[in-house]
Amino acid sequence: MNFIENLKWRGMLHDMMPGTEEQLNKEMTTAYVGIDPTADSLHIGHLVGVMMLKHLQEAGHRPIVLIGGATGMIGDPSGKSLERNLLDEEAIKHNMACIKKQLEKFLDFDSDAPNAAIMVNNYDWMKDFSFLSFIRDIGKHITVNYMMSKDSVKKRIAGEDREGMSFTEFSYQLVQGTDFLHLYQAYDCKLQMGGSDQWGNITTGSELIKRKLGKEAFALTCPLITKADGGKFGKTESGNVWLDPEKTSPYKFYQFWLNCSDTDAEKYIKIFTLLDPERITDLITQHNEAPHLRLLQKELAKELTIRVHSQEDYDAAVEASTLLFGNSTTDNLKHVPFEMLLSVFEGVPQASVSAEILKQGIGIVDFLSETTGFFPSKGEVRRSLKENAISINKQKVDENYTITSNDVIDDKLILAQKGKKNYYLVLIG
RNA sequence: GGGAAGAUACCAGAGCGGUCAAAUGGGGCAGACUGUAAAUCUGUUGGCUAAGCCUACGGUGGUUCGAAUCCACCUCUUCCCA
Repeated sequence: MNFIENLKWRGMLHDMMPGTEEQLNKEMTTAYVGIDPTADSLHIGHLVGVMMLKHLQEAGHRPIVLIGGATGMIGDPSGKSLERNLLDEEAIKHNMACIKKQLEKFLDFDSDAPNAAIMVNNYDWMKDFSFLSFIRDIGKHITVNYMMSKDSVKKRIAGEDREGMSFTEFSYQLVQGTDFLHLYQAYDCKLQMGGSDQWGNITTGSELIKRKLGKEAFALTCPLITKADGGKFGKTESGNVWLDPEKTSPYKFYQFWLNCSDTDAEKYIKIFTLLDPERITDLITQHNEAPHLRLLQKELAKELTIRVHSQEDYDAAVEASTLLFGNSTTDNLKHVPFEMLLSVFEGVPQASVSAEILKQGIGIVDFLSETTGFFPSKGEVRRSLKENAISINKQKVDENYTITSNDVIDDKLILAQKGKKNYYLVLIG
């Protein structure tokens, strides 16, 4: 299966320019995907582009990751555009270094192979470009008519709301096109890939290369990733799902994939894992026979957690998940190492209570409201208790329960819980 | 500029001067069921020292034994006509 067939099978091919497949079959081809360095970590939305590059490299071609140090300052009008913050050089360098580390888990940058991945920053060549030389060397080759015909532009000036767009945003496609031109000249890069919303910007690049150099350069896009329920992919209530374990703990990362709906999981496992088609087809069949086992989700979560984080992080996440969601008891809880509990419950509300108070014992209502501040009012605690929603160390309790030293696990903590998913951690100190 | 209607809890939206912490729907939270899903059913959704009390129906005053409800003024919103 070649690169294009592979993408097709995985549902990652939205559109490509005629001749793209021929070019890829002809020779080792260099292709790039652009990433905005807006943060010092990638999030899973970036992963689609990264996986395209991964498959590309697997197929023997050479991937380039272009960090949009310059373009990130402008703001792409495709889709909605908020004013971008201008990032200074230092911040971009820092972000680049962090992002590269994450990319290394997917792409091979260091080997001596001819198709080792390359990372570049368009700020390096854009920063010295003077406005005059830009409009003379680049602007001369593209007509405004051509630029106006792009969807991203048309929508803004002729669409329902007619927001209008600044000249800066209008120029965006030219700047991105300049990147393509530069990479073509510097690295013989003949293909640009991206999400389907990038089609217009990418083709401006090939157009520029054709007019200026008389050479052919190609475009390939993948569909935008969606969720079956129409929500935005990669977002949770708490925001983006990051690859950086500091921003999104491995446990939460694992949980994100595990919680995918069935239809999404089937789609995502093709896009985000390298499992071969036979294996995936097999998994899908099994999953349909016994959907409650959620094989797809588990496999998906496993593949990604191990790749992005590590085997140990994966093991810990699985263990934590069974602890939290399985029918675990107080005894199970006591066997888990303290450090691990802390990492599992990273991000849940915490409070510390002195051992003195517990020696005397304290009523559950006061404990959960006044003492720890987990609940804003006592009325709410009482209500939850009536609903049988409160557990201490995995054991349901009622209104008359008194917290004492006996409830402390490992001399260090008490685990309180409202319902199934809301945890509160009390540290003793 | 002239006229009309309105402002109630997270949102929408009821509310004879006492029995209104305020109907109903949505949303939220929890329980059951389940696959850590969806759907469904049930409970709950101002605070407290809890059969009691306190604070709340745009703001400020007033009438009254008693006001979300009546009156005056103010602020804001919406609609209609110029």
